[in-house]
Amino acid sequence: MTAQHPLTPRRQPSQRRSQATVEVILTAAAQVLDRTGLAGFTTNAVAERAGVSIGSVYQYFPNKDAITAALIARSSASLRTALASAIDQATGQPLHTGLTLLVRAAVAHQLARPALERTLDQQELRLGLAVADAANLMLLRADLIRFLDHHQGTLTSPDHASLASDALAIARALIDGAACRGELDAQRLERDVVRTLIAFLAGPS
Amino acid sequence: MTAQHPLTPRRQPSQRRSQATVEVILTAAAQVLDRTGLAGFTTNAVAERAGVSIGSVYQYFPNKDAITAALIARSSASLRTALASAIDQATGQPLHTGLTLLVRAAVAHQLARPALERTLDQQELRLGLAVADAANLMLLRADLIRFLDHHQGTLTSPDHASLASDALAIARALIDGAACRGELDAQRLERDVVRTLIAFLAGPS
DNA sequence: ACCTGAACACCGTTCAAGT
DNA sequence: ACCTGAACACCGTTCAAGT
Repeated sequence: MTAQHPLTPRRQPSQRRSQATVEVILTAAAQVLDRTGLAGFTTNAVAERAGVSIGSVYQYFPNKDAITAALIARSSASLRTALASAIDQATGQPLHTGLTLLVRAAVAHQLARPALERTLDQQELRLGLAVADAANLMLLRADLIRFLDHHQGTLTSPDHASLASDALAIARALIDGAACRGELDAQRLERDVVRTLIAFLAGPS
Repeated sequence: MTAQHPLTPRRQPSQRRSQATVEVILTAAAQVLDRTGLAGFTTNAVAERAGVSIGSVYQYFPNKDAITAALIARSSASLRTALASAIDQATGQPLHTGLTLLVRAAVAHQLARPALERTLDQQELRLGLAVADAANLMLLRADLIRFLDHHQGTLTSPDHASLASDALAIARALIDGAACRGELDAQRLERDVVRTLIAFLAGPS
């Protein structure tokens, strides 16, 4: 009942022109959401900024939430890419060093566009989280589990799947909390999150 | 610019009749938000359910967010009461036992009306968290710090203020996450949260 | 195949008028 | 002092008409 409309794009843009239209709509949406926040994030504002008519927006997105979901999917994919590459670098490193690389990537992603990312995190909750983004989250979790597997001995639990889920939840809570409070000091945030995660994953130093 | 309107009530209801009106509006608001979610949470729906005209609602609340803020303040106050009484019981108990009492109270509060509480948590983020609710959060944090003070020796850090903040963030993340996934098993959730917090606060068992 | 924009339904908010 | 409800501005969404 809540969702009579799907959040997936209405039509696959088959021609090059329409692919560009979708591109321009999403770029405009990210800008509007980043600069004006949720209050100014209006389908008409997005259409205007994109330089297309409101009808064109609805040709590719069944509703406003679908635009938001697409932004979430993009952000999530880019975070996953960054984390995957950080995990490559981190493999073979000691836990603290490796974790620092991962957290650094996550913090950098969040602080690149703090307002936008925070809003997207909220909307992801509102839309039910597991919507367009479940696949990416699973991949991300799988990456993290493999990373934890390399540190078998130092961890407080052999259940790396649970550790990974909880660690993700903890990191998100701390990073979102900092972003919410307007704390934009990346190094400080990185240090705090790493300290907390180490405490959770490996016990006291 | 974002908030030209305050979120505080527009007028203190001075007479008994108007106090009852405010009461009936807030009760109606909680019911509408719990049953229909954010989508059906309409000022007109609240007024109708409350049996007053829309004008009466705006006599006491400057805008819709002010109604939400009042619901958040109520929920937060009731959680704080429950936690304060749990801390009374928990004082003198070993960390694990005491923490279980605290987490039990928090979980019970959340699962009493899962949909409503989850929505309020989200809205609290959206409204900037520190709005109407900062005082209660500070009191709650202070309670928790005092509780941690009794377990000086077993904790991983002497900075109980930071431990309390992070522990709150972690507990909220895990409880909200479970509520979000529809996991309504209170005992299981309680056990998981306690396990995670113990790991964070006191290191591995 | 893609785009346009007037039109419709609905929601937040106000305010002149009532008791 | 408190309440009412029509009215206004604005937003999400649709759809007939265009190229």
